Amino acid sequence: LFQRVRGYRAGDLERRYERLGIEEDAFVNYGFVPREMLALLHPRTPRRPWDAATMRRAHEVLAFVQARGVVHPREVGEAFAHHGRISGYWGGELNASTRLLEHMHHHGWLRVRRRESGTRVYEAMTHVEQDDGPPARQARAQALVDAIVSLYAPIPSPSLGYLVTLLRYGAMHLSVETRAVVKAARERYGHAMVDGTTWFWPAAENPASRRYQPDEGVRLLAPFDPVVWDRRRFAMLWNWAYRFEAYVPAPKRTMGHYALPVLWGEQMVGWANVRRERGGLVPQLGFAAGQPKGIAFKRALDEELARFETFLMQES
DNA sequence: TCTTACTCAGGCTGCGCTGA
DNA sequence: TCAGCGCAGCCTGAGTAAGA
Repeated sequence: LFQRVRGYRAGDLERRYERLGIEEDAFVNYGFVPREMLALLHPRTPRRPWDAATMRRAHEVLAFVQARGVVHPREVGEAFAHHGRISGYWGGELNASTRLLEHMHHHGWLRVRRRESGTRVYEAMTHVEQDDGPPARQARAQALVDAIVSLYAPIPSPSLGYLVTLLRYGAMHLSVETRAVVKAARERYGHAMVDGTTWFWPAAENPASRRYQPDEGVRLLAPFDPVVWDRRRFAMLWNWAYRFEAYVPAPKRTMGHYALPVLWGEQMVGWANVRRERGGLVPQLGFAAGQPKGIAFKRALDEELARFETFLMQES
């Protein structure tokens, strides 16, 4: 059934996000969580409750944000310099107040209003009180898992399990209910067993439908595109391992600093590193099983690179 | 008891952008 | 010019839970 991957055309993901209720400005501002999804994710229960000192600092920062309306972390850092500095997850040191802002955002005290040069600019957030009865909790859990299945279908059973365990970060308060949804996945979603692995997709969709026929174009995908995000599924479908190596030391890289997966029709044929040099586009391509022969691939690749160049010109 | 499939923490890492 | 900041990750190995 899934020797063929779901057809992927330019615009498919946008339409999928539209179905999930993500607004256009959410793309622009890198904020991918629609309001309806936020209601499912909050109020979050901290895995480890904050100690008294952290709670006091959080309330002080919240009062500061509420008074200002919208704040840049720099302003918070200046106002709360006495919070000091801490070791960052990525190495080096961070302002403790910046880390606190991140935690407050995660727990729903703040939302990202916009970004300035990539840096999050926050404002205070309030949540509508929700029905916390068992049926309502079950419905929210089902909606969360439905969203996962809709975005990543066809999804192998282990990947669904893994994604739902990741929900312990996003919706720990619904961990029991989301686990129950996964256990009953065969009743809720379309499914098939292929080579010993169960695959799921939304019940309302028919993967055999002609609607999912891929076009013959080439697409350079982002390293975290839902089509490639699940590396396990990637290897199962295309029999090679794609890696994102931006954080790998240069001598150890096999694909390049920012390799973009190259999709041609229904086949993931290789990867591309693209950079601009002297106003032109300089692509460096790699192929999992050799460059596809024939004029069709070359023409489709040229068209995609031209689209990419146009996109980059608009960005600059 | 064994196997499988996560689960989690910690160390390491490159590069573009910003502001002084 | 350069240091600091922030970021859409990767990998490993030990621990744990569930099921056969």
